[in-house]
Amino acid sequence: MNVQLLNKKEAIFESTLKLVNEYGFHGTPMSQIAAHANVATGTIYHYFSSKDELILELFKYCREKTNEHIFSFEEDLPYKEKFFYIWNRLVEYYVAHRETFWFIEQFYSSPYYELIKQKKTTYYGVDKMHLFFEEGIKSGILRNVSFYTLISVYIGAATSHVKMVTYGFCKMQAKGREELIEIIWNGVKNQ
Amino acid sequence: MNVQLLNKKEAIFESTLKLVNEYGFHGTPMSQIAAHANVATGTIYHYFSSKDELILELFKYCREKTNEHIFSFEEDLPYKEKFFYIWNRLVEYYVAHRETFWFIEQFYSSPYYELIKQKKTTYYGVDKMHLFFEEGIKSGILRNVSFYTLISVYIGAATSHVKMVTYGFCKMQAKGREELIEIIWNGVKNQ
DNA sequence: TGCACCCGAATGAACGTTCAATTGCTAAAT
DNA sequence: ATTTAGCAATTGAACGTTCATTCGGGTGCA
Repeated sequence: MNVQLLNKKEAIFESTLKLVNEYGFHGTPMSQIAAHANVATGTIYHYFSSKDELILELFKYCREKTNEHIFSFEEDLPYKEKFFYIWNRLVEYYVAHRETFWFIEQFYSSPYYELIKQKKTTYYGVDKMHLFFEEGIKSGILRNVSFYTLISVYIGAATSHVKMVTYGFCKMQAKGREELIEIIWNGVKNQ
Repeated sequence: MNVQLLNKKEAIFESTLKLVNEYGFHGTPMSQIAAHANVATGTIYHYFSSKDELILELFKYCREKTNEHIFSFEEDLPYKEKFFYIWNRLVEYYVAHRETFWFIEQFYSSPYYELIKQKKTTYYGVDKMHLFFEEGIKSGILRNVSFYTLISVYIGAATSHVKMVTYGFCKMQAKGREELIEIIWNGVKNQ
């Protein structure tokens, strides 16, 4: 697949991302996606077998791009710093790419997610987080609670914060972000 | 509006709730909603002027029902107990009414929410939470951080936990719930 | 008699997908 | 170097279906 093709596929991805944000999954006709991406309607079907497949592929694409960004730290940092770093990178990425964020949110809370939930293919991001939290527990830095508890606070607070910011509710982003990750740290650290 | 009518309107609500969970907003035809509610298609238009209005009304209906359940505590309980109580009530309600939960989630992350976001009508639930957190800060029990920070941890962790549970990821519900609210409390309490 | 409630077939627009035709590119054959 | 064959990429009009909404008529109660 040459550069031109990659460009077209990505143009379709980006157009879908933008339009789905504005009009929702089913409020976005294929014809509109095509027009926005400057391709013919039929061209989309050269790259994707159906609208559903397009949405699914776009979801994977968004998730991969997000992961690339948040797990890019020096391995020898102190644990606490990594804990703060990953969280901040995630929030920053989502705030800077809010269309990606909202697309993922929309996807997760729609029936689409059921289609890929069962797939046993260990999802990179979750695995990484699992290892990271395990490391913290084994070294006695984090309280010994279940992985799903940790993930709920860590990711739950992050996404809620991004929602507040993108809704325009939360004025002081930087301060709010610092307060938040510090609260989480206080909650999960030992003692 | 007599009882029979209330029943029909509620039947339409409940059918919409169920079907939207299964097929999404636009994957659910009005005809199917009508069939599931045992009314004629045209009858829905006697109660709602359009599909969008139905969805909007259902959203309000769900939010009201949820609020009724979580703010039903004795005012003279110690603050910490109220803090735990409200959170647990919310989680329990959502787990027991997961269709309501997922509908609200779907709504919030869809373009629908934009339609009602601007409305200045102070939303009951948020107001209640605002007052509750303010009380905690003024009495020195909670750390003095912004409302949006507190809401992000409190609600963010709750919804994440409900997602884990309803996805079937989180096996030990009760234990996970206790761990989680305790972590939040540790994070937001003073000292 | 009037009004609220209810019905479900009919309407017409919108949409996902298909397809026959065209272009552009690559590489083998001459 | 030129031709040729073949496949990938692209097009957008056409197709058939689906769906939100309408409407003319019906029922029962005040």
